[in-house]
Amino acid sequence: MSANPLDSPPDRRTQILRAAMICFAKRGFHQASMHDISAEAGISVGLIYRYFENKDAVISAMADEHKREIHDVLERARLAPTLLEAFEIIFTWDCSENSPQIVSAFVVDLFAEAGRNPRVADLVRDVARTAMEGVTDLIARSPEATNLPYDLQPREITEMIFAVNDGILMRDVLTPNRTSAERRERQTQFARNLWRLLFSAKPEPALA
Amino acid sequence: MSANPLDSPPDRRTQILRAAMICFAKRGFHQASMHDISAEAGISVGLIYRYFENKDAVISAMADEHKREIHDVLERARLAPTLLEAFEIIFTWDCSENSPQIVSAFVVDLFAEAGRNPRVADLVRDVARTAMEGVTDLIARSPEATNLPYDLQPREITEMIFAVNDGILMRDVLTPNRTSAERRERQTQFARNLWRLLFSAKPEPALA
DNA sequence: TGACAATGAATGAACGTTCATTCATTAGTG
DNA sequence: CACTAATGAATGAACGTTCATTCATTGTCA
Repeated sequence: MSANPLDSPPDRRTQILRAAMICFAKRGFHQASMHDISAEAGISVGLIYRYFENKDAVISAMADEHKREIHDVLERARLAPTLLEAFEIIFTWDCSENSPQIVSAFVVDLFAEAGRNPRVADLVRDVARTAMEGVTDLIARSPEATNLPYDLQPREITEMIFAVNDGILMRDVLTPNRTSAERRERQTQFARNLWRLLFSAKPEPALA
Repeated sequence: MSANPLDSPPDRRTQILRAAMICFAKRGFHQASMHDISAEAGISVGLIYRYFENKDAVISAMADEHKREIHDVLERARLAPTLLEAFEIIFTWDCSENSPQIVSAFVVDLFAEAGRNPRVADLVRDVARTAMEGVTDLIARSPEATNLPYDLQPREITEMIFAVNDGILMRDVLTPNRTSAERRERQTQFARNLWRLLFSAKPEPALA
């Protein structure tokens, strides 16, 4: 019945990672126990060790998945028809319908972990670097960038975007129970405000 | 000989908190053991429990100190002669000469903890709220605010400032070993860039 | 002053608990 | 049967917390 004989355990791994994401977001990396994860996944503790060498490997695998997700977001942003829409995609990537604040909690914890675990730090830094290069490129190529305000470089603009984005994410953990619609609305507003500051700061009066 | 008979134990408490700050920044709240803290402070484990009810109380006390520090920063910013200088103070408050990245690591961990511990969340939210009100007021009263760009409200500007600030802080944990001079320089640059975007974005051509 | 009593800051071994990890065992499948 | 997937009790290390004990300091009295 298995669709893929080459990598035989396709189901269990993602099942475990999904459970781990929930547990980590709820209790943090080091407070979430392997028993918590196994219970959340509906399997036994020992089975986790068939698919992951140890707890750190689970964390690393999740960081890898985070990396893949960020790449996807970047790709979608690249395909957006306008720069403003690209902004909105970047600013709302963590507003999934079915996982309210889980991503924010996880990412903040991931950064906290990066602060003390060099291997995690390398991973996160790598994600950040590629993402920033992507966005810098996105901006440099966009028609809007022909008249950048003042002497701001694309690189500096990218840094500003990521700072705002990370800052929102960090604050997000302070207000749980927000619906994903509310969060999306709020974060879109940030995207629009920053976009206007950056790109519609033209010497001429606005046209609409 | 004691100057203050009301709060008699001033020395040990701060000694423990200082050690705890180092340990928490190095290993995180839940990985740092009470033995680590006692070793760092150069005292015995048991003595900590003479001054703090339990480990959570140590964390809470540090959050309180964080609150006091933020209040101080706000007060200094309020006294700054220009809004730009106020910005620079706010953006570089965590660039202490003797504690390089300790504050960033601690604050990111604090937010991560807030994501799962409601009592910590209340504390951090409270700090954030007062700080934001202070800055909103600061902006509203400043001469620069007479011609705010577009329809941005002081409140929205404050949110932008805090987002950028938190975002920088969050990224900061990814690059350890930066000197405080480097960090100050970098964060000052952010302050200036944001300030220019916000306040020198006049519809007329720039004057200099 | 000197002898003794009282204090409480400080210690660190010990306790109960929790946790990551292992592995002997069982269930399922062809 | 043979083979893999899956279990969960068992293990030992590490943790937060407690508390009996030590001992320098201070107070008391002759």
